[in-house]
Amino acid sequence: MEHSNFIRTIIEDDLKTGKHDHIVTRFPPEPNGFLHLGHARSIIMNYTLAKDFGGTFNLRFDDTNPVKEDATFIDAIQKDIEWLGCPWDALYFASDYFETMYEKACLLIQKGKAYVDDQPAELIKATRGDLKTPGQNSPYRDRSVEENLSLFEAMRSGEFKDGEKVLRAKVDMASPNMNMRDPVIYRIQHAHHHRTKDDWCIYPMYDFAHPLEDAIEGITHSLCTLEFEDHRPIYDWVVRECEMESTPRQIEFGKLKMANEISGKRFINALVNDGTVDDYSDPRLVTLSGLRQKGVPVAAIHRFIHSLGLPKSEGETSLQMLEEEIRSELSSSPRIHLVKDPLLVTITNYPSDGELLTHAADAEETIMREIPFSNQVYIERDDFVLEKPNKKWKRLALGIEVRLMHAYFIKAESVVTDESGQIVEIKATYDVQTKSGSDFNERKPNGNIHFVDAKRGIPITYTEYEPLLVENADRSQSLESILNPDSIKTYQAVVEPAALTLPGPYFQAIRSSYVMRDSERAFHRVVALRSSFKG
RNA sequence: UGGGCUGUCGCCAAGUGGUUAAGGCAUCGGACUUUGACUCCGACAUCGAUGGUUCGAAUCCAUCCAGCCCAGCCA
Repeated sequence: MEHSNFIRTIIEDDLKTGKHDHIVTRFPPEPNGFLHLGHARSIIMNYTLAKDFGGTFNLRFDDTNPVKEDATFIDAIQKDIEWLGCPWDALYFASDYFETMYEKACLLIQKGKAYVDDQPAELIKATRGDLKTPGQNSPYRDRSVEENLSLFEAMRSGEFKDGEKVLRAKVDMASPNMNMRDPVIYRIQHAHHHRTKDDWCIYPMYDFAHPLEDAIEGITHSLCTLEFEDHRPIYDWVVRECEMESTPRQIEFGKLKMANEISGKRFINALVNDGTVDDYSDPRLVTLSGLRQKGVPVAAIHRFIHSLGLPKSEGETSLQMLEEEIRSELSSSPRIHLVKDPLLVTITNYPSDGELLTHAADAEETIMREIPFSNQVYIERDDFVLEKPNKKWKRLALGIEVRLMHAYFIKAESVVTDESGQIVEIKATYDVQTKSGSDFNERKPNGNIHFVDAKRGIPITYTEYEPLLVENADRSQSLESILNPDSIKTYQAVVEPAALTLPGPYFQAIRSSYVMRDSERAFHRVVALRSSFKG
């Protein structure tokens, strides 16, 4: 269900009052990392907010820092956004605006609103003051326009080394808002840029670049996260002082944080380095590529994001909410029998070589499949105990009769154990008149369990992904102490033959999980079925 | 402690002076069931605290408390 949200209200208002007649939003990633669920909120919200009002949605790479960015992320990010189903109307690069930004910086200088500072970084830091004490003006703050202009030009033409000079906005060194204390707006970096190559050796800082990028593109509502609230005054200052025609409005919303998940770049890097995960696409991560790998349907992500709305508060959302959307998205998948931890059952009184039972894989009975059955079948090891423990136990036990779904009632008579005492086989008997569909109702089985024919079942590897972190992990502890050592479980499982031929890739493994077929011999769990079974 | 924010059920989250304080997740009952699934019923908060304004406040005011963000030539 879609929540109303304050940004939607603002947009509706702006349309109503005529402030805007066309909405333009954007998603402005820096190409320096992979997208995760948190970004999905921004992407989906920017996208829907624009589309719901017939507006435009841009993708803009905020590539203003060549030393931290890499072209390899450009493709990956685009792929993720495409996968998310949020096609952009236009693709831009902040670096395409470098010339305009340079001109705007010159304009600031001409207006006496920016100056070249010769102080080294440490001195700038030292004179910025702190949270409680105002900063001190730079001795270079009152250079003449001419001197600033020629110095800035010299910066551009490469006459200085990295860090030798910066261009600063002249705002207010005594502002209680640190962002207003003459922020650096251009720094010297003799670095190769992935798009502009070696054309530039000065690069604009975020506080200067971002508002200009928005204004240049005619962004009407510039959405960002809460930590930029403090930057809004400088954002507005830049748009105003640079005399931009278009005046975008920055609006901040709360970040989406998932409880007990890892999405921080540093954390993920640590996991990659220690070999816990292969890369950012690991299905156990909430990166978009990880979720894609895991088989999470995009529609589930959209519904999840919309169900959360766009609040200003920041909490930790439980993954269960996403999982519930995944289940509901996958609910109509064809059903199959998958036994992940097989235990052999020999039906001692079953006479023939076997038979084929027919049963629908879906509720509408439009997808029929044949289920082989014979005197040897596999059931889930968990579905058997020697002695029925209590009334609630709805599975197999010695002397207890259950229905093998779509087949017959069987009763466990005895077990065969190996030298270590482990049960390796159950001897059972079946009752021919209890055949599924026969309307037999003289007695009720103790439960219904699934099975796979031992001879014609298909051996597969079945993988289950568990959380990477232990429950209620204390983030202040070392990573290795809070890592779940068993976050990936692989089983030598068996599925009914139809699981290979039915339309996929999603199935509901009855009584277990929604699974995805990766290949003829490999399946993995997307999400577990809900279960009220205790114990 | 300067500035900027946030605080509604275990977790999300509506609500903007008059509602029995939505809904989802989770939990607990129960019905149904050839999936302990699905579905369906039912249970589950007085709104961070304290004062005040008002006939009436989660919604307005004051004070206090708690949490988050800001001192990169990162974004």
